Amino acid sequence: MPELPEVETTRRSIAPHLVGAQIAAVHLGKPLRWPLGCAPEHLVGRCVREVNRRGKYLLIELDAGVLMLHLGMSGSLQLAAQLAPRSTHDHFDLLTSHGTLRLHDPRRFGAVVYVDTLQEPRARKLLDHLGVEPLQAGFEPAGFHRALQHRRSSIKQVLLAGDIVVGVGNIYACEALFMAGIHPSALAHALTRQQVKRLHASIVTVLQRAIDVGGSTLRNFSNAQGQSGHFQQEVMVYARAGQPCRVCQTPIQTLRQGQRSSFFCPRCQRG
DNA sequence: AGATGTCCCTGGAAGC
DNA sequence: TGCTTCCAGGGACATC
Repeated sequence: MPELPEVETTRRSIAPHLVGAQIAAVHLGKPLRWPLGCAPEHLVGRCVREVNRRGKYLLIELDAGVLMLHLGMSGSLQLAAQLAPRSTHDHFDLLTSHGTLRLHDPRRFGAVVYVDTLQEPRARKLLDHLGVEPLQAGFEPAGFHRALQHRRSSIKQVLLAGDIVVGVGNIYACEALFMAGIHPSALAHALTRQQVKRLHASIVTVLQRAIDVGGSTLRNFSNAQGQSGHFQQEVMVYARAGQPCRVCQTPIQTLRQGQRSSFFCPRCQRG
C-alpha cells in the first residue's frame, strides 16, 4: 500500500512530465473518499506549476488552486501520452497537454480534492495535524524523544497516527521497529533516549532505502510508468508471520494493535 | 489533549 | 466448483 516512499516515488516519476502542462479535461469515475470540491470544467485551462508532497498527500499546485491527491491503500497513478479507455477502477483522469494522469484505485480509499489555497479550511483539516517530514531536517532524535514523552500508547500506534512523524505506514513501521530492536508494544513514553535515537535512524534508513529501490510492490504498487518497486524483497518482518527471522531464525510473530497487524521478531525486538 | 473504536471499500484468500 | 466470510489498511470522525 502506498506509504511515503511510494508517494514520493510517484511524485518523482510524474513531476518532470507534468510541470508546465495545461489541463484540457477532467473525467471522473466512481466517487472516491471525498468529493472533488469543484466542477471538473472549473480546472480546464489551468497549468501545473509544481508537484509537491506533504506526508502521503501529493500536491499538484496549479497556476490557480491545488489538487490534493491521496492514494489511500490501493491507489496508483499513471501518466502517459495515450492511455487505454477507462476501466472499472479508474476514477480520475486529468487530461493535459503533456499526457493523461490517471488515478487507478480499486478500493477507493483514495481521494482527489481541489482547494483554492492550502490555507483554506478544507486543506488545513487534512494537513494541519500532520507531524514532521521524516526525511527533512525537522526530524531529529531530541525532538522525536520529546514528542514521545507524553504519549501513553504503544510506539507502533504512535508511529501510525502520523501526528509526530508522517508517512510511516504499517509496513515501514514494522520494519523500522525491527531494525531498531524495539517491540511494537513498547510504550512510546517509556522509550529511552538511546532507543529513540535508534528508532529515528531506522525510520530514516528504511524510508530512504525504500525510495532508492522504487518503493514496495506489496498490495500492487507501481509507479506512474507502471514499474514495480523492489523493497518487498528486502522486508524483514512484514507479512512474514511464522517464517524464520532473517537475523536469528526465530519465527516471526504477529499481534493486533488498533485493528492493525504488527509483525515482529520476539527475540530481536525485546526492547 | 490523548486514546480508542468505527467506518469507508473491494479483491483475493481461506473456509465450508 | 461455488458460495460465504474474513482480511488488508489510511485516516477522518465520534466518543470517552
